[in-house]
Amino acid sequence: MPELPEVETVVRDLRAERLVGRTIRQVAVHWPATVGGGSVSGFRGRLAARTIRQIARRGKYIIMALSDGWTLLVHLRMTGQIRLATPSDIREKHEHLVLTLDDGRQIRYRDTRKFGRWQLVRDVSGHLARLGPEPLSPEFTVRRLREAMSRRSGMLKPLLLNQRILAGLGNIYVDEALWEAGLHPMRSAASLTACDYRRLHAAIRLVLRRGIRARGTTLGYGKTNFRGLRERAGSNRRNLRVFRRTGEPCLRCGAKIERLRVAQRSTHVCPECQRVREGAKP
DNA sequence: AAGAATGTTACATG
DNA sequence: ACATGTAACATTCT
Repeated sequence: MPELPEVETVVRDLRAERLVGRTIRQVAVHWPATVGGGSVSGFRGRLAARTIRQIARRGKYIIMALSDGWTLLVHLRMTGQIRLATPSDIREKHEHLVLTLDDGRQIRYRDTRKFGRWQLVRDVSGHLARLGPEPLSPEFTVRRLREAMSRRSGMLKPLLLNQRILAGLGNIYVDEALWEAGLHPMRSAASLTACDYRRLHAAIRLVLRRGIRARGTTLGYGKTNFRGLRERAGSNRRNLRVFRRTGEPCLRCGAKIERLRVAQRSTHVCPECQRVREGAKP
């Protein structure tokens, strides 16, 4: 579910709720596999009585720095959701982890598919070292994008989904960025011109910024859909130009949007604006 | 009712 | 080393 804009939305929500400075009083783990790395008891022992010093994001990870120097790394994977509650609220289905804070509030983690992970680590940078640059940081330049991609022979989409090349893009925003840039997802990275890289760079930043401004993409009404801390849906769906618009007219040229399978993922393209071979200049 | 689903990783094969 | 594919994780939604 959550890609960079959705994770950023959760992090901003957590900060806005003034969770920095709160101390964790109690830790309940209802699905042990949610805890990554060490043992569940070690995890509970390390978290209890710690104060949250800082909340940040890197790629699709939520980073919570704790008072004893350890850091809580949270990855929501496909269906992880964080919400705030109080002890009297009933435990919902698929709620796997509950942190009770010193002010009586609770951070609850719900994850239908149980893919998400909460892990305590001593050195964050070591754990995140394999991630590529942050797409919205000043360090992410056209040049860095080109250097990371151009000597690879692979297709654009799998490379953009690879978190080592670039941190934070997922299936939705890759399709959107490639449409914005007028590039076909199956085109080889090696075939791009300098101009293509400039367009791709701008497109990535555009779709991510737009996603954050809309507080993320909520695709439907089911429990597995993205929600912010207070159950609030993101409105970025109405900004989507190709994703899940199969058969609908392209907003640029009117051609019917097509769905393909690339990198085992559902992929959406405009067959006119995004041609595999050269010559596709939107 | 079969297939797909916003993610990542390990393993296999070319 | 790189590219690509499959399976696994577990459940819901269409």
